[in-house]
Amino acid sequence: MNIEQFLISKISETLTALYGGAGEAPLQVQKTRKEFTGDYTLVVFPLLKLSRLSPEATANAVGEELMRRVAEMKDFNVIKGFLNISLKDEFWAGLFAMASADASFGAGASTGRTIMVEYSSPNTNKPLHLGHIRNNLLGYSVAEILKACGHRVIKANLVNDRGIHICKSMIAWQLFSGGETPASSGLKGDHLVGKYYVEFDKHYKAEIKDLMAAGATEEESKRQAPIMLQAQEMLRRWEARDPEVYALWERMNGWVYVGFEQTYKALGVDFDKTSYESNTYILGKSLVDEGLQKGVFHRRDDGSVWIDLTADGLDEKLLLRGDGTSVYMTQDLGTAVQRFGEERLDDMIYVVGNEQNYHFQVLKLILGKLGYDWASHITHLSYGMVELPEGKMKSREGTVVDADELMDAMVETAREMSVQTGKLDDCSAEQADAISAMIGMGALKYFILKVDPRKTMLFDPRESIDFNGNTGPFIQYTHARIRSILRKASEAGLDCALPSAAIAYLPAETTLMKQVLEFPEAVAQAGREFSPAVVGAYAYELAKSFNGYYHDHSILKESDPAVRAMRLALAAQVARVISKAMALLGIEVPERM
RNA sequence: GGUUCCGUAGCUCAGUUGGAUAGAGCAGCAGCCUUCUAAGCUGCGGGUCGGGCGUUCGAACCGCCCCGGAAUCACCA
Repeated sequence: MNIEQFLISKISETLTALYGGAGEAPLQVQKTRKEFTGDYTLVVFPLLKLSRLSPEATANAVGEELMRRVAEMKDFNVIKGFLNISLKDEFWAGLFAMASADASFGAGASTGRTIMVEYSSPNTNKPLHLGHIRNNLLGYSVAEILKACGHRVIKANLVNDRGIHICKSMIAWQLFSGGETPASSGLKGDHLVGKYYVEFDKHYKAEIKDLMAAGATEEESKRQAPIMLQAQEMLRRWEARDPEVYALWERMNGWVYVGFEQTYKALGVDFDKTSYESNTYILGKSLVDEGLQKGVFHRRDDGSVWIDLTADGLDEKLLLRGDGTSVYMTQDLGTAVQRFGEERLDDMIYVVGNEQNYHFQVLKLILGKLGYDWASHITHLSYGMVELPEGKMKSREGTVVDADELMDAMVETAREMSVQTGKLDDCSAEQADAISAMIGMGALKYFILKVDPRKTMLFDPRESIDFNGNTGPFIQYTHARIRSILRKASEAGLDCALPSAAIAYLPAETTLMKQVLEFPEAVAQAGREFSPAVVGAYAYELAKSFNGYYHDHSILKESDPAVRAMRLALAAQVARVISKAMALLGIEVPERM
């Protein structure tokens, strides 16, 4: 039973008893702000018409009557038009004991809903960079949060493995590599292919420059640059399944997949279903016929098919080229129809950057016009770009922050810090490696995920990422300290249990219990908003509270065995919840650090 | 120009059904390790919540108009 709802019903009864009705406006009960005393606050301004008294008098009258009716209430205070209600410590302790015994952390029963979260969806012509990191971390975390909310979740990755951009790196490799392979040069496969993608661009630009020097216009030059023509020819041969081109394509994509696998592993993300656009790009053509029949689409004289969205404030959109080949939108429509059908999805979430807002707006609109009522169950989780101090990252200009390099640097920094503090001196090399990886990745992941997904965020590689303050390592550290206490308690054979009889709690202890109890609601909110940042903020607040408590009160040195046992149980539960919250962000927490 | 999004402390960011004196972290300054891990704790300074008008008991939040920034508006994906 939700405490707020419980209070609202009690207040409603009280108002009826006092004034003969509860008024038509819904009662406003919220958590009391930190700087005031109380657990929940009733805003009484909207009740003045009912009571025909001053705000203070109304609040006092309601407070007194509530005290008579609600056994769980400790007391109340009134400040201006705010009635602050405090509940008894035993009440909170009772709820806390129940929560501690609940291995599911308050997660409700299965909702029966199936939700697909598509994320990552990389191109196979270059390695992953910082922008992909945000995508991957968000997708993974949102999926984990939705699972914790009781949904069945399918994590999907749709690899963009075909198209002109893939042919660009292929043709450049053919022309300039001298047969270089990951095995021959030791370069990670995705980086090797990316190198030739950059190489293509270099030659392409040079050729344009030459053509323009010879008198051609810029547009002509771009169209006629020999290397571009070669890439286009390669795409045609690929679509015709030319064995030679196909073999090269398979070979180079194979290198990339080995590289991606390594990056995904380091990132700690995974997928239930990986599919490839080379298999799905044909989908959607039957939808074009369907749309034409329904009169939603129309065909132009050149044979191309369009939809007119000007009535919806948008433009005309192409769905099929004059030569009968499909475009991005056509494929996505087909893929959506297939997924909702085959997987029996209730919801579909696309984790894709906000540069594609228009695309998804159109996608939903078209599916709705075609009569698919599940179109409204598509969510584009549109996240903001990651910018550098110099501005936007650009692959071709070498201003990207490479994912592999960044992760290595983070872990290395974590290791240096451990060496500096000497905290891992008595660890084995393997343990030290594992802990450094946890901390470095924890810092990176928390840094990315604590920001509201839809906002553009700034990443400054020079200042790197902090390990102090509102950071992943701060929260991990809190966990490690608790685990250390629990180890010592266990070695000393101390009890770790909540009291069966009444016990005096410190304010900091009740506060911690209340915070722990808020975890399920934080997860639920994160699920509603598709925002890991909500879970991050929750974990930080909890860790911060515990650190203050830890500083002021000793657990192991407490002389009263019952109090000590309670404190150990409290600390253990805080550690459990921290660990669970961080897991929802894809962050591991160490036993020591 | 159309559409969508953003603008909160020097910097990075919180702040939702409209509520109390707008919060953290970093950076700066000043303290705290014979006491469970100082990656910690405590204190200080720092704000026209981009601007204006409106709605009302009450606006960072809602509405309208400006200013500034981003993305997008391809027979690319």
